[in-house]
Amino acid sequence: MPRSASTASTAARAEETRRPAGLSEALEDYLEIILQIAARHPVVRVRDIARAKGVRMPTVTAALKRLAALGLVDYQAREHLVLTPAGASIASRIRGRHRFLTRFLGRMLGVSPAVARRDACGLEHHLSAESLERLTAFVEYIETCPEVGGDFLPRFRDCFGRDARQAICTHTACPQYARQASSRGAPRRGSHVLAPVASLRPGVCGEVARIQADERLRVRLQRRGLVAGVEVEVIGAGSLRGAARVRVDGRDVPLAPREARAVFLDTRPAREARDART
Amino acid sequence: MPRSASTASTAARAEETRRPAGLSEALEDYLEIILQIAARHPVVRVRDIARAKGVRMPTVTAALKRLAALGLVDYQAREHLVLTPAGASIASRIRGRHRFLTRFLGRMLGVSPAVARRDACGLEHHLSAESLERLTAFVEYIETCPEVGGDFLPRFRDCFGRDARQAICTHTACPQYARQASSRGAPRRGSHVLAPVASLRPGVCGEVARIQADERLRVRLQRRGLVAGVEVEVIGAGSLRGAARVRVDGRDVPLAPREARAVFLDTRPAREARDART
DNA sequence: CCCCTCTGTTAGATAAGTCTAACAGGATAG
DNA sequence: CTATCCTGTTAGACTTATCTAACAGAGGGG
Repeated sequence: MPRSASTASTAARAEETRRPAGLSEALEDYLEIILQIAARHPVVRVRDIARAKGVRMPTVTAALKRLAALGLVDYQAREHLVLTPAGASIASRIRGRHRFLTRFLGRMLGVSPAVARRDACGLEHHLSAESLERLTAFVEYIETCPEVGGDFLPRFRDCFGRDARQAICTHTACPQYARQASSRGAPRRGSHVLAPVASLRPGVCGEVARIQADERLRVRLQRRGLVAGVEVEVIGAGSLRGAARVRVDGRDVPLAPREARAVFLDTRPAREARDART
Repeated sequence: MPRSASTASTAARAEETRRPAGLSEALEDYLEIILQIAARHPVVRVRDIARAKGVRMPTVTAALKRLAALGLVDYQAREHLVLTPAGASIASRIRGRHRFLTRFLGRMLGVSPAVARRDACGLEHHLSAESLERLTAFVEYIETCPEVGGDFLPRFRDCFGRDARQAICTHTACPQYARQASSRGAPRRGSHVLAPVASLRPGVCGEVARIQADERLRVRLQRRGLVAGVEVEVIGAGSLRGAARVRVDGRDVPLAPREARAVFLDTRPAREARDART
């Protein structure tokens, strides 16, 4: 969701994002590419920048002029191209984010390499310093957490991996487990008891707290906007036995029986509570 | 980092991202805002869209025309505005991502609410379906992992929280712990032994595997591009005792003694190995 | 009934970021 | 020495996304 009225203009937003005024996503990309080429080649050629970014040469020339105007590269037509200290500093920062995100998505979460790389390209420009710090701390914690003794990630892969369909698993979170022993004891979060949509009657509202499903079902639900954190109101049973209908942001979404059993709500007593945290 | 030459044109990229051709970030924002307003108000007014997005009304009119041309809203000048099923479906998907990311950043990682919301705005357009699926699975796993018995997040907060500076902690990952008992036994990852930059001699290359530091130090390193996943070469000791200099993407980065002790490398035997995974 | 206010439109300007076409300058090959 | 090729520039066009200024319609107050 976009920013609210209080943080209005584009300029204000840029500043807020801690991105030096006037530096767009595209320009950040150029800086990063220049840094990368410079690390491997003695001279940085327009040609190579264009190839790396997938654009034509005149586009690069234009970008270099904008970067020069911002004081981030030393550029004069047909001369050697170098990053200024300011430019190199920004480029390093972006590149670090890129590497970290690629690694997080790929090695940690198990996203396929090509997608991890592509997503990192998009995400790197939008992660604030604060979020990056928290995320790196989180990764650091997981990788060194003594409680799980280094088994954490392998176990995650076992349960939620793509090719580990027949893994034996005792996690309640594991789709296999769920399939075998459907519900021995309702899941909890803190002191709240979570309930699957299938068990709730029309009128109940709540926030989606868990999606206990395998990859395919999870993706199907995500396409319709059903993901943890979303506010939902149960509006009726579906046509089939066990099916349900829920209201999400004003839209009616029908759920098949399997789906209705997979979506767990953290219910609230009141029916009308659509003040909605943004 | 931007895409490589193989996935060249903007059109190709849009398709790849699974974003229907011609639908930009800004337009996705408009769809999301319209959905949100529609869920609360019987009619959706241009005025309100403008306010929510922080732009002027004529900008909204223009955007609505583009959305109408894409078949995502039913729009005729001065008439009621409604999302088409296709538009509502996209809007739901984006909104779900937004909610999930806000929750992940805020509640899970502990990012401050305002920043979490703002980052979610930027990230929501760049997370592929695959990454989202993996990330939600990861969260699901953590929240229900029997090995850590639900203590996982509170413990994370204890060790890496902002205001829990004096928490007693036995995690090797914890900055407090590190400060007290600096290094009893080198950290490992798999069969590799990780080594702090401070202990390495010039010429050694490796990937940053851990940053064992508190928030302030971590942020300071991140500003210079030093974050897990980055390729680094140790190029010398610094001026001070315990300080060091490393080369990151062709840039010389000096490290203070504390910093050199905080950055752990997964070292490789060969010196020149800058084929660099992107 | 006329004027004022609010909502929303049109018109026209600007900036970023891309493209193609055409030109300029240097190296190389005959 | 000239023709050719490669690199990079300039020129001009287009799209997206934004702005301001000015106009249009609808409702209410006097």
